Parts: sequence; C-alpha cells; structure tokens
Amino acid sequence: MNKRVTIKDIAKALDVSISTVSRALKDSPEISPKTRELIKKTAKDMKYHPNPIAVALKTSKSHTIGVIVPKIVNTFYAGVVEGIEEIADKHGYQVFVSSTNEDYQKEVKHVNAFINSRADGVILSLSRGTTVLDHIQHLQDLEIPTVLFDRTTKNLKIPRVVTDDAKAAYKAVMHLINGGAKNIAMLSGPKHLLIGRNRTRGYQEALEKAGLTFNPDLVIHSDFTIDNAQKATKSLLENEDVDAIFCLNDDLAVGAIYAAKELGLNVPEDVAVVGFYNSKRSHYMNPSISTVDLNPHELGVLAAGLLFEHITSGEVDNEKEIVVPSNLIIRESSKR
Amino acid sequence: MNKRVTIKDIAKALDVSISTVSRALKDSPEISPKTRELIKKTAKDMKYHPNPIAVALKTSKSHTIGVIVPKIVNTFYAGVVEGIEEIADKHGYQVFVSSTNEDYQKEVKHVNAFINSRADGVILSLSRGTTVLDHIQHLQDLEIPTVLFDRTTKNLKIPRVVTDDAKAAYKAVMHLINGGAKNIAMLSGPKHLLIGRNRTRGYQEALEKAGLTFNPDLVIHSDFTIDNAQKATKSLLENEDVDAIFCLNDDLAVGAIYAAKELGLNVPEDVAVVGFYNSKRSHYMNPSISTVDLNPHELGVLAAGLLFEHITSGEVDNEKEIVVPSNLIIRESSKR
DNA sequence: CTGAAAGCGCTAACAT
DNA sequence: ATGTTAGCGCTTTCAG
Repeated sequence: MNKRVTIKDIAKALDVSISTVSRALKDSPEISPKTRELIKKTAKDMKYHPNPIAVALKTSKSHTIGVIVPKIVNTFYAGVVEGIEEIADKHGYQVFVSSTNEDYQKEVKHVNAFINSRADGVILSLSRGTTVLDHIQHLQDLEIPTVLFDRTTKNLKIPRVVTDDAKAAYKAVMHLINGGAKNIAMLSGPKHLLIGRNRTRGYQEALEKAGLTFNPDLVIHSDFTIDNAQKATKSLLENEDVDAIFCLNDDLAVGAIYAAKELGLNVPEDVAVVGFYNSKRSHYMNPSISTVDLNPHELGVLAAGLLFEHITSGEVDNEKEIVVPSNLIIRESSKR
Repeated sequence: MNKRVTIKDIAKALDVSISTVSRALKDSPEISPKTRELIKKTAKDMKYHPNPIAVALKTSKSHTIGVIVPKIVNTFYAGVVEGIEEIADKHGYQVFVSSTNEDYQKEVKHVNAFINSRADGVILSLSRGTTVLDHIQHLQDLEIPTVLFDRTTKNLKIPRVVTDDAKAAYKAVMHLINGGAKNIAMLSGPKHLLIGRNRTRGYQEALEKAGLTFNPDLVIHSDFTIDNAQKATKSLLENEDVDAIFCLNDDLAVGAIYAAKELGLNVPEDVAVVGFYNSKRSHYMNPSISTVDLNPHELGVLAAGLLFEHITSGEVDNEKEIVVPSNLIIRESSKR
C-alpha cells in the first residue's frame, strides 16, 4: 500500500534501463520520441510521482525556499508571505515559512534548519532582538541566495527590499497638517529600530515643509504594547498641547486612542490619530483613525522576484535595495 | 567553499569506518565511550552538520510536518500555526505551512506537494470550496498521519479538532439576552458551511433557554464579504424589528455595524452586535462590538498533539474529535 | 539512441 | 567494539 512506484518499477515494467526512464521523463532529446511517449504514458498509468528527496540528494537542489518572519500572526508578514508564495509557485518552488516570534535564538535556529534542509534560497526579516548577524553571514558564505526585507540592516552587503517608511510617514503627517493640525506629536517605538528613525525623518520633513517647528519633546518612545503606548500618550497629552498624534504602528495608535478617551478627549475631534495599518479591516473597525497602506503583498512579490533572479541567474547584486512603490492610500475619515 | 563535511570526511580524518562514525554520532551503546567522544568532538570541530535529506531518503522519515490553511493572513489560522509550531518544535520537527487562499485546486496541489516531499504528517483545515475529499483520502491511503481542524468534515473517518462553535454561539447570544435584547437576528454565512450550522444551533438553544421564540426569518445568510454583509443587514433592519444581531464572524459584524450606521442607528444603543474575533485588537478597535474568543493557539497545540500521538505511536483513533476547551471570553462593552 | 555503473550522504543488517 | 556492504531513488558520466 504505502509502496510508491519508482523509476525502477517502470523500467522493469517496460524492460528498459532506469536511465532511459529517467531521461524520457525529463524530455531528454536523446530518447526516441516513441519510447519517450511510451514511458511517459506508463509512468502516468502507474501513478508514478518522483521522489524529490532523492532528487535533492543527487542534485543538491531542493526546489524549496525558506521564509523567516518575526511574527506570522502579524498580517503584514502574512501578506508578505502570500506575495512570496505567488511568485514561488510560478517558479515551481515550495515555500516553507517559519516564525521566530521575535526571538534571536529561534531566528538562528531556523536559518540553520534551512541550511540543513538545503533550501535553495532564503527570504528573511530580522527579529527585533537580532544584532549579531553571523547567521546571515553564514548563508552568504554558503552561497545560499538570500534577501532581507522590511527589517533589514545596513551592516551587511545583501539584497534587500523595504517599504518607503520615510515617505509614508511624510504623507501621513502631511495629511494631518492639511486637516488643520498644528501641534503634531509622534508616538514612536524603541529608539534603536530603523523603522522608527525612518518614519521620524518623514515626520520631520513634513513639519519642515509646512513651516512647523520640530519639537523633540513631542516625539515619545514606547515599546510596542498597547498598554505602554496608552501610558506614554496619556502623560504626553497631560503635559503638552497636542492636537494630533502620528503613530508608528497600529498597536500604538490603539493605545493612543485609549489614552485620549481616558482623558475625556474625542478622536478625531480633539485629537487626530494616524497609524499604519496592514489591512483594510483595521480601518473599518475604527474609522476614527486614518491609515496608510504599506502593501505587504507587493513587497513579498518583489522580494521573491529578487531571490529568483539570484537563484536562476546565479548572479547577485549585493548592493541592490528595492524600495516598494507602495500605493499609499490615506483613508480619509477624520475631519482633519 | 560550499563543500559540506560529511561523516565520510570525519571517518577519514580519524581513520575509522563511516558506520562507526554514524553510530557514535547517535550515541549507539555499541561504540566504546572513548571513540564515541573522540568522534563527537572532531565532528564538532569540523563543523559537521548531518544532511537531513540523506537521512530522509534512507529512513523515509523527513521530520517535517505540513500544515495547510485556507488563509494565512487570517489571524485565526496564524494563531493555530503558532500553536502547532510550538509543539512540533518540542518534537524536533520542522513545520511547513502553505495557504490555499480558499482554493480547492491549490489545496489538492499542496497536499500532493506534502505527499511528495514525504511529510511525516499533515494538519489541515478545509478550504471553502472543498467538497471532493479524494486528496484527504489519499493521505489516509498512504498512511500519512493527518488531522483536520476547524473546517472539518463528517464525511470521512479522521481525527479532528474543532472549536466549540455551538457553545460559543450560545454564550454570545445569552450575553445579548442578559443585556435585555428580545429580537435577536443572526447574520450567518453561506448555508452549506458547518460552522454556520453549529453556531446557529447555539443561537437557537440560547433563545429556547430564554423562552424566546426562534424566528427563521431573522437568520440571514450572506457570503463573507463586508459589503454583502452590510447589504443583507440593511434589508434585514429595514424589514424586521431587531434589537440585536449575532454575527457569524468579524467581517460580518463589521458589515452589520456599517448597515446600522447607514440607517442612522447607534451601536450598541439601538442595535447590539456580537461577533467572533480572533485577536484582542479587533475589540480594541471598535469596542461597540462584543466579542468571543476562540483560542486558536490552543487549537493548534491540541491538533499537533494529536498528530504526534499518531506519528510516534503509529496508532490512530479515526473517530477522535477534540473540542477545544476554549476559554471563551465575552468582552463586555455594550450596554446590554 | 540506450545501457551500465558510480555515487549523492546516510543507515542498518551482516559480518568479524 | 568496529568494519563491510548494500541500498534509499535518482542523475549523470561514460560506453557502447
């Protein structure tokens, strides 16, 4: 029952050699059309399915690519994965996804797992705690095509694809300004994260463009929990005169809204809030928050495209950085 | 450069046979402690990493399990995957996830991919369009341990783990009743889905328990798009006297809320809405909707547990159905 | 055009 | 306690 048919079986059935079968199955021109068709037909009849493990062992090509994300429950990453799968599918590759849960140890472990399982390529977004990059270096040393996305690093020469955070932030803040906001705070994340720095840049640029002065006191940092965002926003609102808050991400925006409510303020009438969301639904759920789309699916498509370019041509441009031409959509709903 | 060290290399380096190395590496008691340690040490020094592909080819065990979900961007499924990974990790297994995007063709394809790649087990939730079950049958014929979860079927003898939809629905509706609702409608999905039938049962039971009469006209069906849910709800609210709506899932709830607003009704003051949500955030986003938690993580843990039981013991109970003891939490926020 | 044979890296009888 | 050998299923020279 569990016995699978192999090329050997079909060779025996047809009384030819296994190499003939092997060749016929892959359309080798060396085989006469007649026998080739015969072999293919019987292969189908016998329900032959090639054993990819044997092929992988022989060829050192597994036809799989590994994807490592910090958190698969985050719809942003899930969207990226969908984009990757779409492209991989076209190339006849399987995608294997693993999630580190923001754990550096796990990230290293998953990288090693993909190295061991002979993945033909790896697409990865760095976990929050990742500072040592030996495992990425390891991939490069082994000449395994690799592309970083979203949470990348400048400390390594490696292809990367990122969202245009500064420009997205710029647009979001400009949106608030156009709505009439004058004192715009920014609720940011942990200081060392690149994403925060990039979006802060966009925030600053928008202010400058509008002739508003940048006040460092209005940029507050929090970790990414809703509770702490709420606390941070509360003390901000108590101490500063603020009529709008630009939030680094959706959790922070939720925290900000709760803080505003806690203080008896209305959103968006008293305080406008802008956040970055990954799915339409977030907006539907609470239309008082305007949102900016980052187009994760497109990011995945581009990252996978880059990877397969490397895999198929064998050539890499380690300096390459693709900035996702995100079709940023500001979902208007606040009065500002 | 790309050359990996094999047991052969270390055998040569130590001038022993490869089988000695193989045995030593897996702590075979047949090898003298002295040589065993020596071999292990040099293996480490030479940075030896076993090639799982060769092992898989030899042993027909890949130490991987495949997970197939309808939509990885859905946080419910992402949560389930997290739970599965947690358990698989403990067993030293890799988890490979693929998403069908609710496409039956893709589901079949992914199943075949896992069969081909010799996955040691498969955990899967049926896509919406799936009615033919040959591919699942195929897994069983090949004696590949399989467990179904969430969207399962009664048409096959196979272990399954499901959420207690009826009870969850019962609680949600009871919650509305306790809040004072008298005319409770149900916004359901496509008629053929089991999930709808189960939750409808809970809905009915709650009504009966409270001495309210069940009115079939108040159960409306929609597909799962927000837009159609909104339309369906609108015509419901226009034609029937309803003071609360129990929604089959979060998208439907969103549609319902929009319909209410469209008609100038307030939620929850005029119409209370209850939905099922997968993450806390949904609730945070719009506290006017009460929610019920389905605990996807626990579902994943249980499904994986069941699978590994089968994998390790080799025995299955195809009648087994685990109902996830979801810690159902009704997040109070509406006045009712 | 087709076959024989070697070997990918590893495991597991079967020797010794 | 260790070595020898025969594969797992497939690809790929090298010979006809």
